[in-house]
Amino acid sequence: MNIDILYTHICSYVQISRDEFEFFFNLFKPVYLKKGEFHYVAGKVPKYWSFTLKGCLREYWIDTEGDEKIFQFYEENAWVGQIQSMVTQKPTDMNLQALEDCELLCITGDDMCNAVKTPWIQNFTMHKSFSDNASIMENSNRIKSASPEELYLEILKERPSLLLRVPQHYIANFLGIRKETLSRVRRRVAHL
Amino acid sequence: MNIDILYTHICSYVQISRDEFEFFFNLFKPVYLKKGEFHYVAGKVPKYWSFTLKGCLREYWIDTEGDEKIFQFYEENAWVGQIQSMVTQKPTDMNLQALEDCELLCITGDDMCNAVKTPWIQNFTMHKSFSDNASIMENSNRIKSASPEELYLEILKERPSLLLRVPQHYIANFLGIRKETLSRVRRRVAHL
DNA sequence: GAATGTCGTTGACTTGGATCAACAAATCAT
DNA sequence: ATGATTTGTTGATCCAAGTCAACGACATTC
Repeated sequence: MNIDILYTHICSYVQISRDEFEFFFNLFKPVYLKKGEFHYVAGKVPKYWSFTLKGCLREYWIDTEGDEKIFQFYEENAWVGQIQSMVTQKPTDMNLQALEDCELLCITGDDMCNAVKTPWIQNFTMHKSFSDNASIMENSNRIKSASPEELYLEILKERPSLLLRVPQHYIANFLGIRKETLSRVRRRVAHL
Repeated sequence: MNIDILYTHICSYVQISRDEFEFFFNLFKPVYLKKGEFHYVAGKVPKYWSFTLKGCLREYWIDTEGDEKIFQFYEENAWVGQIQSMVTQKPTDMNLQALEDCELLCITGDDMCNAVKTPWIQNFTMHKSFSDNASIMENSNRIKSASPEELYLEILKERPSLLLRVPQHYIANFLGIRKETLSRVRRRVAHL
């Protein structure tokens, strides 16, 4: 059941009883997205902070040349949302699009702001935010220093499932390289 | 006075009275660093979370080839520290070095963990963490897409003071380009 | 099932930034 | 002051990845 999945996930951050959790869970409502649909778009304040139950999404922004730049992919059991944008009510510059039919659990910004008054939820939010911070930093560092080949090997090792469900040109875009380059890297790597 | 500087800074995140603040302030102790000294080093858990009163520091890690990669510069009124590392007690992989004689206000991990039980401090920490998150993301995005010239113009616009106090080869390193390239970019830009 | 679009591969060519090397200028140490 | 180290500039060369273009394999749709 959905409630079990989310409960298990949250328990990896904080220790809470099932009862305490239930109140939080009831603030979420399911949202279904068809392949290609958007959950939020640049220029607006996203309505929800969401947990991915099923499916795969890409989050991207449009750079000054008008090109799409993929910032992140989200698969099952990932949190996705622009918290900063929701808290400050400033529009985000990210777009979130379903790459497959998706099932999300969503909580509104208002509900989340209230929920955060509960100590364990605030605790969870803080810890999650710290760990997000660390992982974004690590990611940003990697991209700054690695070659296309290293980037590909990294993603192959860390997120093999992505390569099976996401079109290659999106992967290339995410890594900041051309699809042709990724194709050549893959051939080279396969021939070793 | 130092207490005013920090109070003003904190008020930009949360509304609190001077009295409430004083308890928090008393948890901090001043630390002085000479140019070249380290505040924390890779492989250990940093002792403090710190606020920069005076001076300029660089935070860098060593990549797989053994090269230094500068992650961030910190000037006056900046927070610096590896919260995630302090919370989890896992060693950081960052080094923080003073580029000038520095004066910091420091709070230990334990004191901070306790302080966070105070609602307004937790509130402050969370908001700060959200906004850090957003700015690291933005930074990471920029580096992913911009040319050396764009990167230089960006930093010239956003952090002009850095260019006056930090050696150019550090700036180049931070931008992920060679010092020779930065030198040429500067010449080109100056001749426009 | 023909037509259209998406996706990945390959080849030829170009280019921006890295690399290597030498040197000038500024700063530091004693 | 003077020698040593750090810092910044410039030139010559090289190469990895971008660009452009063509094509084949699938999927999708009408």
